[in-house]
Amino acid sequence: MSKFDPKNYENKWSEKWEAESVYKTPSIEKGDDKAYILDMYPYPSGSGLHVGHPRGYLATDVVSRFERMNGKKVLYPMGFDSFGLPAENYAIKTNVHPEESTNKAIKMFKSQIENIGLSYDWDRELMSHDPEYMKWTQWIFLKMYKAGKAYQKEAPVNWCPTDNTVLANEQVEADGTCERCGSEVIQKNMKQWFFKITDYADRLISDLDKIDWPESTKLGQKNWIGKSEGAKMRFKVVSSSSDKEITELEVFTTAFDTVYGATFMVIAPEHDLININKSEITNIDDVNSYVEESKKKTELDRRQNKEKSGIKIEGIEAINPVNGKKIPVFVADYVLVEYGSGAIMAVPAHDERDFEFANKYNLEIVPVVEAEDIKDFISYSADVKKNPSKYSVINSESFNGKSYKVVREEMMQEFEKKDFAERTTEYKLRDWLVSRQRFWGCPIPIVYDPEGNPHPASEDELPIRLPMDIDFKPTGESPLRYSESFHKSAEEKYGKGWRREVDTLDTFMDSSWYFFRFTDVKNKEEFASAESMNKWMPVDLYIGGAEHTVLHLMYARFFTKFFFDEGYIDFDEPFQKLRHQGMILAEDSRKMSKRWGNTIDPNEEIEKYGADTLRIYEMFMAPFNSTTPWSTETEVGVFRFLGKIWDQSEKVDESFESDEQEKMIHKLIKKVTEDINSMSFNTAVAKMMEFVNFVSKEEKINKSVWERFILVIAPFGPFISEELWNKSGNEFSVHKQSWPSFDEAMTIESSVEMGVQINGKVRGSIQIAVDATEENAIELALAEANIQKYVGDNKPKKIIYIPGKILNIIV
RNA sequence: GCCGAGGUGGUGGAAUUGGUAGACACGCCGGACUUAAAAUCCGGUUGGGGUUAUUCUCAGUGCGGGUUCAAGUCCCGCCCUCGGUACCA
Repeated sequence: MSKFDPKNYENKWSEKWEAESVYKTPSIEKGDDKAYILDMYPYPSGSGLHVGHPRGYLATDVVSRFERMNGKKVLYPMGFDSFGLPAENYAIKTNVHPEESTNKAIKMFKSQIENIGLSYDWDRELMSHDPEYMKWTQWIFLKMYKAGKAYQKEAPVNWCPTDNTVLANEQVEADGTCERCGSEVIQKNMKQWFFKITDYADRLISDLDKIDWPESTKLGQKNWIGKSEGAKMRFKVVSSSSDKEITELEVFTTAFDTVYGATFMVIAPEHDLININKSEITNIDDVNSYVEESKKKTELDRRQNKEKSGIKIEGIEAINPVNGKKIPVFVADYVLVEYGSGAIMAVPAHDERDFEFANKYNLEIVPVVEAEDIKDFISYSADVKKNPSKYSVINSESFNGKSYKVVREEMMQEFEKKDFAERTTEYKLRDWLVSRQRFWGCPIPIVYDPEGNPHPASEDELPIRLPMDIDFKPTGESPLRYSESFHKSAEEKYGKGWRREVDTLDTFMDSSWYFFRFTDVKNKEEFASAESMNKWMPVDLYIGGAEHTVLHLMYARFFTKFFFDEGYIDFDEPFQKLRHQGMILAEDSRKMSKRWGNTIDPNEEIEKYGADTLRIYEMFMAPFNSTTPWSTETEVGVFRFLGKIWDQSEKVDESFESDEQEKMIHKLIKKVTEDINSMSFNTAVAKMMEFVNFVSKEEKINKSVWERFILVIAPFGPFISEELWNKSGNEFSVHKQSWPSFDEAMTIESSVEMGVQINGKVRGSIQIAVDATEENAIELALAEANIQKYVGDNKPKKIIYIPGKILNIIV
């Protein structure tokens, strides 16, 4: 018997698969049975792969191999999301050009995943920073611009005044300081490019019904879009001294039926009211210094809602339109300018934030909701909205005594008649800010004329490449501003005084269309031909982390709908089925990170146990979507399992027949088929282990049974299965064989061991036919001494019998 | 804060979706083989109690309540951990 050592065959088969192009994407016709299986393409981090990264790739690889065996045409590509912040930060530190460090990282990354035996078709590899790819990223920007979906406006960025640079949120510490120098980060306004994703808000919600995604992910997107039906209401603002009307303050509220309880108003620090009506505000200096203070807080800080702060605007008052009462107006940073109109009517009796604020500043609290069962605080959104009929109206003049179930409509009609309110829908979703004041991203294809007006770059000059003459030291401007060659090319093309846009595109833009490119990666004329997109897409299985629940997945859906509307494709959702992989933690249960020194390199594991052990262990360790710690100790168990398989191959005998073995293999095929379809790889592997434990106790193994077993493990352990397939005297390659079928009848057991309960407690078990009658079951149960002990002479009061599952006797 | 997910033996996890809780592994304990060790193989392994014993019994799936013949699974209220929170990707 030869000793099990994966080193004896893994390289051999890798080379042969490559030489024979076993995993080449087949050509496809519309209507063919196809499977486009895709991983979220990775950012090629400079620190290389750890064993957590390939978990998702292993799942897609298993499914790809399985679908090929099922006769489907499979597209299974891989590429790199190669623009991004880390390479640029590295460049600032070391002055190594990001292109150089990125190409190096990609090389390392590829060599690591190639060792794992993933069946990607590398002929279709793509990279975001490849000029051939950038060309189409820029082309898509121009399409958006021409379709009126791209526009410029002022928006705040994190700004470090000491380093003179824009910071990513990640670079701002929890206390609002710069991660590099520790100085206080402020919010600074800059003119930036946006995409009108909000135009698609309703479709992005309703089309979720069409796709097979985890419910939590769909819900995440719905909540992110945050559609709410409510009303715009206008409050007059008057001068406190003269009572003269100065302006109107518009608010958005979903709880317009609590307006009688509005005892003050709050505007966001960025609200125009302050600037426009400076002369009326008697404490304008104090107000302005509060506004300055609030610029130091990040948006997350402000929403965190820890300690409420604000300042009363003296000199003006608002008038509640329903009762004419004068109410004070505050500036407070718990109101966000981004949502609604940046101003609220505060109803402290029924909104927790307003309640807290009112208590802090001693403001009037007027309840307008009377409850059946009295609580201290009745939250409008939590209680009244859920059960409007349980609550009735108080302190609201003519509406008093009515139920909240009916009052909403009545109030609205009256308010509309009086012309200070109208129904409207608001979304939390905001337009997508795509400008980045960075170097290592795709240049925005916009040029400015000498007067500073933006124009789309001419399509014939795409791609606009990143220049090499770059200083990465922060200057307070986007790095591209000081590249001479970059602007010179613009002057040559458009005339003297023309300048290029110096901001680059958000890397989410690159990742919003790469899945189209994979269908036709070498196309020089189009981002991908309609024909290849419509044949291969939508993606049949998309795998990536749950951290992409909103941003990436929402942007990708937005682009798809845009292309659909522009007539490029005949589908409008990119990913038909989506699943998330869980994170693999280090053995100390922390995140694997260079910083903690707890990463595990897949190459080292492959060196010790071979690629199949690593693959099968990652599939076996836990449910695919759950976060779980790595354990090299447990991994050894899989190595033993493979060794056991290896040893069994010696016992294969063509002439040996066994009904039991036949039954076992049918059951195994059924279980593994179902488990791959439901992404339950861990239980599939457990079943294979059970099968091997079973045959290891057999004297001999039927050859056909054994060969079907090899086919079953082929998607999981491509190396050992190829070797055993070959040893068994079969032709190359096991990965071109058909998936074995099973006969349902062979998988059904005629009799089962069934629990018997007395009064709901298990007191014994009986071996019984699955379809046995109740009388039969009772008779068998009573034959058990322990059951007899409990039943005795008592007459059963009630009997619950579910054939094959449970017998419960109530005495 | 808000949104989402999750808590089951010493460990990773299983449980046909309301029907015998702990499959499959790891670890540990005992045994075989060996001069010895490694590897391998065999047996045991939720906790407490009783029994020479196949066995019996009580408790048990984060905590507190509830529904049901029956709850890890469903309902209500908590606690804790993790992910996202729009410039990490």
